[in-house]
Amino acid sequence: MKEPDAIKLFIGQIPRNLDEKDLKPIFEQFGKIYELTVIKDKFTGMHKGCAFLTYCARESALKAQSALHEQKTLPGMNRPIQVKPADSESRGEDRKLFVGMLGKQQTDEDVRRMFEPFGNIDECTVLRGPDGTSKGCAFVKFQTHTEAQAAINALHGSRTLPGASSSLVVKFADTEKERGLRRMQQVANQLGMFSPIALQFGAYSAYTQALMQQQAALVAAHSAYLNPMATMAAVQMQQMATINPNGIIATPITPINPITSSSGTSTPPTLAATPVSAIPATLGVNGYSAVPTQSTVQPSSEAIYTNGLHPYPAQSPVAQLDPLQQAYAGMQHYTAAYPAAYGLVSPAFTQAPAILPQQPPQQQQQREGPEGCNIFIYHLPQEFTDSEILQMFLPFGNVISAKVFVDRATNQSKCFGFVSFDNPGSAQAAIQAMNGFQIGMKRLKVQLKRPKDANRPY
DNA sequence: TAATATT
Repeated sequence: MKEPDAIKLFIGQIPRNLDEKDLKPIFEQFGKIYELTVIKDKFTGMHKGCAFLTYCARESALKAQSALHEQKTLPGMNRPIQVKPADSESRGEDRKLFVGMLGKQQTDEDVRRMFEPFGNIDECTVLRGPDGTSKGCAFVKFQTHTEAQAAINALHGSRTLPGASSSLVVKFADTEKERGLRRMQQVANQLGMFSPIALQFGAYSAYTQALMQQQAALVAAHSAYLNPMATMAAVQMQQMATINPNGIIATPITPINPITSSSGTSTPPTLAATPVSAIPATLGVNGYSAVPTQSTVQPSSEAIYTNGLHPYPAQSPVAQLDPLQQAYAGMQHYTAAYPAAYGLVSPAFTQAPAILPQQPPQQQQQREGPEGCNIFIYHLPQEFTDSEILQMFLPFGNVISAKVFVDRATNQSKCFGFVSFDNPGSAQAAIQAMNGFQIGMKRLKVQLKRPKDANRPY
């Protein structure tokens, strides 16, 4: 039925409203079709705008490719149709390079000329924004991995192009997994997850997933008041939080209802016990965040919370604001950076901190929440301080106290501590997400704090 | 400085 040397073709730039039966006539003119499949999302069934096509005859595939590839643009598409052998037909992504630190002037042809001494180039594209301006980087695909490696050896760091801020970058392009990680990290940064915790845990830890899911839930729950983009962004985050491209099996996350923990109108948002240190966001050349060392973490009297905003004093005029603003006041620990970044929130919200009296961080004594609101954390890393566990547990609700126990004599952490929330749901959420969570060689033990009289029989 | 998609 199909020749043994038949070629499977990848078809790109297909309008999403065309299905197999619409596509068949376009391709049939080059020969008998053995198989034609529109690529759909595994879970949603959504048309992904591309397809696989196998002709019975190898010759038909070659004819179709030369007649159609980049030759015409289907209705509704901005770019011409793609017809080329599928990745599965050769080797995967080990021959594709990312080229960074190009000048804005360089064209596809300029880049091609730079790379062609090292081998045969299959594709060469400068990345451009919607307005056509170069993003200062490109993808170059060689026919073999060896050629690609030769280009890296010769060109990476070899010169600084006019208009570029640093020397030329030539490296293998991200794999699909790495792309997912990078996207995740960008969202994480937009969300204000600058804490050393998030960085240490990496973008796909159970912690991050728990955090992202809560972010998504929070935004989704309030998006009805805002604009439809918020809902879309929330859905996107939810999807990202669900993906686990590393294949790491994270601690299962029980669905959490952060709304009850953060927007209870009867409970004013409460100041956390300890100011969070200002954490410099250190970025490596590859765009991945680096873990700041302890010495780079400067304590700051102007306490900077993870989201860059200040907490509302418990007795602030926030009570006079409308219910929506109150809800936001309760949410600020999670979402302030997010809506600000996207312009989703009304000026009333974004300006709220400015019109409220600022109070210096209080020397608040350790407070315990009601029964069921206090958790015990054991097997903390030695270097974790109040600030770290505060940041670690902020995502689960309003933290009213976070304390690592230290040895009186040495000032060293005893590797356990307590965190108190203002409601039991937050405490349960924290336990669910963080108990058993691996840090380094150890696993956190996170459980409800025993009532003071628990082991007293009478 | 990172993307139109590859069952």
